[in-house]
Amino acid sequence: MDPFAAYLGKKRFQPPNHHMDYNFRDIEKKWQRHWEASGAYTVSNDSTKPKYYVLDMFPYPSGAGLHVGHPLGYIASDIFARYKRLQGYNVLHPMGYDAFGLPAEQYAIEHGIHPADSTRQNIATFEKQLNNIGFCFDWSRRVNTSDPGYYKWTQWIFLQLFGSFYDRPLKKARKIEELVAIFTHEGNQDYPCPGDDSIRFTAEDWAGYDQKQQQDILMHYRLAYCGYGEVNWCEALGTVLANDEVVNGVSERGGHPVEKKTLRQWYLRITEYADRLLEGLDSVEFSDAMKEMQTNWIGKSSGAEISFQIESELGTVPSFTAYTTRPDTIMGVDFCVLAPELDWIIQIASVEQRPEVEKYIAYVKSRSERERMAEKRITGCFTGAYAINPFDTDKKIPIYISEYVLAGYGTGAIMAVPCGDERDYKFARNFQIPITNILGDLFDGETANPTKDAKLVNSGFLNGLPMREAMEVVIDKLTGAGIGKRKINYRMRDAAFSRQRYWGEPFPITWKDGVAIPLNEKELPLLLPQVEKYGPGPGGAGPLATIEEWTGKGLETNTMPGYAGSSWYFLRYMDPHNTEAFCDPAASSYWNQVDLYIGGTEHAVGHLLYSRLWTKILYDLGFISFQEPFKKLLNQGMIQGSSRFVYRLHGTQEFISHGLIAGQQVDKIHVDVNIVDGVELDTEAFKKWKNQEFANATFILEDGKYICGVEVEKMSKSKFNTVNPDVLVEKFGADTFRMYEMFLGPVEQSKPWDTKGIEGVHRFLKKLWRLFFEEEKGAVFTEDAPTAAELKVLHKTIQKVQSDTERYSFNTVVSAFMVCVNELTELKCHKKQILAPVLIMLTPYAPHIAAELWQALGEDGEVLDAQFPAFNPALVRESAKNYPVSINGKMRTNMEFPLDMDKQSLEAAVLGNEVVQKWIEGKTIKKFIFVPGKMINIVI
RNA sequence: GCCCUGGUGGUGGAAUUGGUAGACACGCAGGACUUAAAAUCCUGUGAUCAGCAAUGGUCGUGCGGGUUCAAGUCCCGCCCGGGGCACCA
Repeated sequence: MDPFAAYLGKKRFQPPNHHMDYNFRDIEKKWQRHWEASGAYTVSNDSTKPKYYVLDMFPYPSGAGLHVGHPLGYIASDIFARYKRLQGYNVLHPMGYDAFGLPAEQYAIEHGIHPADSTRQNIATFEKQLNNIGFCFDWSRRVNTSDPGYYKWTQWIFLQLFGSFYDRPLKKARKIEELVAIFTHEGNQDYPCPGDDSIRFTAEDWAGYDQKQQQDILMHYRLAYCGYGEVNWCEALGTVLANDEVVNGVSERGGHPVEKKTLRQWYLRITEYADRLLEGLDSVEFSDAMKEMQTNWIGKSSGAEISFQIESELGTVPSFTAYTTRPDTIMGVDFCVLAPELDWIIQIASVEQRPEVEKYIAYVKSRSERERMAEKRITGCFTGAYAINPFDTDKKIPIYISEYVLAGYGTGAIMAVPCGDERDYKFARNFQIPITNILGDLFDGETANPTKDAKLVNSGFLNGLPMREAMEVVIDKLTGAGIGKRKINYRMRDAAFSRQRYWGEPFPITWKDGVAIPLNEKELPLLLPQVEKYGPGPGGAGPLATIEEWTGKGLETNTMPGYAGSSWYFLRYMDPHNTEAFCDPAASSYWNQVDLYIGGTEHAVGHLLYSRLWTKILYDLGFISFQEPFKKLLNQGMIQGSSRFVYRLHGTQEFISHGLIAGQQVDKIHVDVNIVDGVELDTEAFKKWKNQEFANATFILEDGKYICGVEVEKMSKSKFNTVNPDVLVEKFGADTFRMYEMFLGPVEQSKPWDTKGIEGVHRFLKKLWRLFFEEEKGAVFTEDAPTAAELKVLHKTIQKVQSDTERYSFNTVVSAFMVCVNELTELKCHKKQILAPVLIMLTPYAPHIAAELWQALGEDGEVLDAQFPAFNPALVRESAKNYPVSINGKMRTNMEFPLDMDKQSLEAAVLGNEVVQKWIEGKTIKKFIFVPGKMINIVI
């Protein structure tokens, strides 16, 4: 019921006073309209104030709309943006949409709706929902990655990547034309080819190459280049699948078989930037965990490449190269393992082993990389061929293939040392391969020991050497003999940058005689063409391959992946309407780095690494003046869903309460959390739910209630555990909703959503309201001068709100406000001099109620632009401390002492205390510990 | 499997640098106001033992060890949940 109507019904003979009740619906609408009309959130690039840039990871506008998990980070960033504004900063706080992506395309395939249309609709829904919550986004800077005005510049940046190479000596990107000049003068002797280091040529060679040969070589240097890579191919669907669309080797949709297929792909040469991406981590404020994840992803290791001769029946493959981080263990190599997908494996297989090898290769082809790495079982297959240890040519080493060796890492071949590596050890045991002990006493024969501190034995020329020294000896010897070399390796691979899909940026590339030719800048944007069908093209090509007009022009039929547009969007917000450049250098040098970036850890290695890469390249090419995009990163936790279940007695329409299901055969069914109060099912609502699918349900209750089962799962529409923020905003208001999301816990922590506690926050705002207006009396605020006690409450709050906001501890700020209002209520404080600063502090958290009460107090200007109150330590200073007194570390009593009391008299007073006496009676005091301002501990 | 992360009352959480574990809320119980309800307000609320009570004892931060005068916090080992693992975004 409308509170105002209720009020009228009760007090019909008094004139209505809108201020007596906290009428949040009217207040919030009023201020949202006002702020929109006044352009309160429009941000200028031209300001004398210091700048501050607060950014959220922009959302993919899914058809399911916003759920309560989305706004968690947005509320945090909104609070921080508003807080910085109160501190006198010019704050950029934009929002936009990462609008290309697979779901819209899948929806198009299933419903025939063009992705642009469904995306537009989804964005409208998202934006309406976002606006309900009262964010201070500058919507005039909104970006949409699928808008041609935006992707024109994504394509433009791609052309810069295509037209650049990484100069290793200078450690920066340069124009490819400059590389051509180098080749013309001196060949590539100082610029070994990153794509294939066997390519060597002189200036004369280069001059002798034809156009195609030169272009093929340049392709091996470009930062965006074309190559070949394996994808998950599903023949039945005729399409390439993402890893998470493949479950147990079959497609998630339809359960069709999936296998590896090699396709032409675009890549970004991120491996060239591996070292700079690592070094850059020192200059940014990411959590240690985040830095660790990125470091591990890049996976830099140093070791050696070692060439092994092969002895096989056919003898057609003379040797292979293995990468190892432990060249010192070379004499302990008991077998080698190759990646099964290497195409020459079958040539080294013996006649006897060949059928088994073929069977094993087929098995691996059906496995996703994820499955291969997660596999606990040891599988593999002997090839029938042997490798020769380069330092002991009498030692024949069996060559195996196994799925745990991936072709994409290192050379796709490992030398296995079972006494020093656990996985090798288990493999050796499984295939009964004899184990050579090169560790002496440090190997017990039972478990591998990965030590680097052993003195080598059974190691020929290395015997007696400590392992750390042996590494250098082996590398030197390998290099001298020309059968190996020192090698820095990265686990990170070049980033696949093409998708065989429709709903992405088209590549501004045409193909002529196998040569990729970039479009002229003036031809951008290359618009995504209309298609009839969104299904795949022939032979694994994307939908664009089905358009004759497109293929007729020789245009590239792949499109860019989701992370293309999101790798640079933070730059576009700075200058969103520029048609001449992706961002004016004046704008990017004013706004500079994102000062605070908020988003989930699920983007730890993907998006965050790619955008760091793009920023570095744009910096190298002179387009921007900084090389790390995000100065400070705050990871928000995931809001999980708390699912509810009902239990149907199998084969009936009878539902049995959770406490009674033991021993019953039941069907466990997800039920909409919105028709469950806590765990109690609203049985009438249940009968109407899902178009009355359960209209005939009957219930077996416990204590007169139907109790549901509970499980924490990902929040998802299909699990009926989503909670729509609109419903909560309607019921409690945006201010309550904002504060409740923060009150839920630390913003970094994941937690299941529970609506139950929201009323506590709502009560707090009502209680705050009553400091200003009371039901009977109306306005109760006064001009009186505050007392010392009231000032102390205020300044304690200022200190807490400021320090906790600055360390992003928003949940404790909310409770600080609660404590403040509780104490002011206790003190019956209605004084403007206390209340006004409280409103300013509250503005970032609950902007609408703060604005309304600020106006009611008759304060000047907008509370949005007020000045954050200054903390005065003198007003909170204490002269005494109530000390905990412990005996042997156990708290026994409290005693109050002046803070400046000297230790002697304090010790005497403590020892004279009755409770202390009781505990130390008859025992000698070994130690008296006194930490001034903290605690007292007596050791007996 | 590998990498990261979390685990504290019935519930969400607080304890910022090793120093009074459980702030602030929810829920629950009892009470006030009301014809009644809603709203609001007040009191209590980790477990357990003793006591009519005031109060006092013991236990207690996933589990097992350790360091320390003192451990939720530091160290070692383990268990369980969450995220990521390269075409979901």
